Amino acid sequence: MSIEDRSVAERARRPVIVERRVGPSHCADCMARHQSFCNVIGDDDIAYLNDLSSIVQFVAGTNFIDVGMQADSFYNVSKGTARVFKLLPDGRRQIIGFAGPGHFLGLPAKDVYNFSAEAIDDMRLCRFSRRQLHILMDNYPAVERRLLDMTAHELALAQEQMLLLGRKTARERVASFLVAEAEKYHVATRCGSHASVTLHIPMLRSDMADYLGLTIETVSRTLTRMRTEFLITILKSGDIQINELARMQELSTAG
Amino acid sequence: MSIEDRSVAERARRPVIVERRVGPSHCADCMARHQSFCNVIGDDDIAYLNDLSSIVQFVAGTNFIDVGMQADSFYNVSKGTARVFKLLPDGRRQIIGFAGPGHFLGLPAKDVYNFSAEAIDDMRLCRFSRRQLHILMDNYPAVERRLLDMTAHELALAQEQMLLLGRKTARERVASFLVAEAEKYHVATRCGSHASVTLHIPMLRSDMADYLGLTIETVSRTLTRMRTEFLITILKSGDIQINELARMQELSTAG
DNA sequence: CGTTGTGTTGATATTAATCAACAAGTGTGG
DNA sequence: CCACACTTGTTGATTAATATCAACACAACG
Repeated sequence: MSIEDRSVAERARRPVIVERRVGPSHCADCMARHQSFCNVIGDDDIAYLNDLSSIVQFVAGTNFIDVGMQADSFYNVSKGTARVFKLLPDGRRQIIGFAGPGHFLGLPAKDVYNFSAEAIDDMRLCRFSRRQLHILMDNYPAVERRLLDMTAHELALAQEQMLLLGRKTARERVASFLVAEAEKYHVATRCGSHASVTLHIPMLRSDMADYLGLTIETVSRTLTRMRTEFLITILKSGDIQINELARMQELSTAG
Repeated sequence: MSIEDRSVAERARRPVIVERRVGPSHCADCMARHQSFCNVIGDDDIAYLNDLSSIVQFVAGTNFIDVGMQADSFYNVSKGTARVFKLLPDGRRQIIGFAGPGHFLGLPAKDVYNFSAEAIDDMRLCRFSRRQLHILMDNYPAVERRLLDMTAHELALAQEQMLLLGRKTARERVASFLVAEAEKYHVATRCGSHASVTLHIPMLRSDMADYLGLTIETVSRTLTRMRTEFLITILKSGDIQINELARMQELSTAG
């Protein structure tokens, strides 16, 4: 199957469920997350926030942002993970990031999106229209400051990924990915880095490959080799255990 | 000469000239640029801006930002170009961007820089301390909005570069670079894209290589091939003429 | 002059991509 | 329950793109 066929096939199955909730509690899960921007707003203003936003849900596989679409939705992920990507005319794909709970999505540089986004698993998102977001920023300077911080952080991640894509070997790329996932989901483990860490990787090999600038086969071979070297243990349904995080961190900058 | 030796050698010659000017006119060149954030401030407040910032100059080769340095300077470039880069422990370098006139530099994601910056040619910059920048943002919401826009734009550029580094061929990378340079310095030419465009490329082959995730030799060979195909003309002292911009744009996504 | 920095070109090596086959898991319908 | 298609992941053989190693050309400069 060619690259073109693959993206066409993936685009075929696209049921979309959109749900609007009212009531003052819909930002509860949003609020609980440090990365989100909702929690810079005082408790008293949550009702106001509810008026400005709506909850949307997408089933796994839904392609809810596309290059060239009018960029009038700003999302804050509350459940699930999206692959965010760009395509070349012949179908080559580069995944520029995975947006999980707490991440924002769709801060437009211009008036149309210049990336696409697709739900990897079932997702729930908090949606603001462009107008609503601007109202929110105008009324709550803290929101704007938080958005600036989040965007600057995204930029730093993108720059780290440029180092990976431009200069790291396949082994270093895979190690970097595993370490980054470990840091994302197990912040607490950053201290005791000798312990083993179990990760849930919701993405497919093809996602990892397109994120790391490799092929599926190279990712698979690299993971296999790491398994035979007892660096990782590959568990059921996308779970991977890093046996020694400190060693993996070394590998991420010196293959 | 090994990779390690090269970066050590480059780090050797580092004279630094710092100059502080007073008087109400020092942001004149800054103000004139659309990309800068100074021009969102009313004319009457320029004196105030002068109090908050100072002008610094660095001679070519100066390494004025380093990974791990306390991030208390925010710069706005007014003259010259810097290479902004990250290093791996063994000396491999990835240039994450070139900061020319109008670009900002050093918006910190954290409290220390996670990149380095070096003057390619002689530079003049407008410097704010972290504290000064925050005062400015607090007093002028338009400045904060502008910074958010600029950061989002930087992020979009970084994402485009991730596509380049992860998925494009050497030929596509070089073509993309030339097109991007053409768009940067000759915005007007975007319409009549059949015309030829002459670019001044202040960076060395090693800069281009480290920016595009290639080796010096591959960049050189690719340019040579483009020259023999009459796609470009290589002129004196880093000037390159793109003979047909539209054709080069095609090459940038389909080698 | 020699030295140094930069760029080009050629020969060879190496990494990762490509092409190909197959295994395991899942869901479907008879 | 089984045959079947389909998706995902693994592994092997071969190829192709780019890196590496090496030599040299040329300009700037003391």
